[in-house]
Amino acid sequence: MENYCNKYLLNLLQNKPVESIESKIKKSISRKKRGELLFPDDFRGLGSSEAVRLALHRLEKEGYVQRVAQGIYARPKKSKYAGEVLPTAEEIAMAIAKRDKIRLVPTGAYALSALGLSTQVPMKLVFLTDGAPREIKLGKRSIKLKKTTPKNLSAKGGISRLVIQALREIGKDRLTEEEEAKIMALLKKEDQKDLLHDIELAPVWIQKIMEKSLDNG
DNA sequence: TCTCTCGTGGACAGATCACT
DNA sequence: AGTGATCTGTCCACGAGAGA
Repeated sequence: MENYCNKYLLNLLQNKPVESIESKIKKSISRKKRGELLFPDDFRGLGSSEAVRLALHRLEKEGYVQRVAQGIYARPKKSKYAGEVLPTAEEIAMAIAKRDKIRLVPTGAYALSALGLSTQVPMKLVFLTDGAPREIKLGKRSIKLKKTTPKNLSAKGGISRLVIQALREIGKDRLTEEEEAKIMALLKKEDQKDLLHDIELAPVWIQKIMEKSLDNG
């Protein structure tokens, strides 16, 4: 309060209008794209953590932003057909990874759906991470982060990384011909250098499957 | 399991604004 | 000038999650 009063008096002396932290945050948010995720940390420089927190809380009450999870806010995108659209669970997971500087690799049923091997979109997105394991609830859906070894996260290729996790989920000797054909088609699109690098990280039975997609294989 | 940290919401206080 | 409404920020208690 003392700081606030001092600032207030200073502004009066300088004939400047007093700008609240809330309006500063609002301005800052208005400069961001709709659908972008907002973390209280993003506004740390604009005021005390308490003031930032309260400002976001009030902006949520006002309907200017929406809270998607603990400590995560977003300004919904506007869609002609669906009205206001909040970021997807995938986008939220990626934003959390960026904020916490951690790596995430989709795994389990979510890896299958990400590759198009399953049409079912799981309610629970499971990722392997080198950060702290935890579960983030987003309404009906949730994001589960499972701690893993650095080896499982060091795959370079976006597709091959998913393929390894999808094959783990399907299980040895349970891969159908149709699934294998789809995986081969996907791996053909992968960068050959990345693919070679990632094959070495996979279990032997997965290596054998992935090697079939190599040009000389 | 315990402790610490952080996010959340309510209560409250100081200041301005609007109205009489 | 007085008074109540409103705005803005702090304090505090509680709960959930993270780390030891």
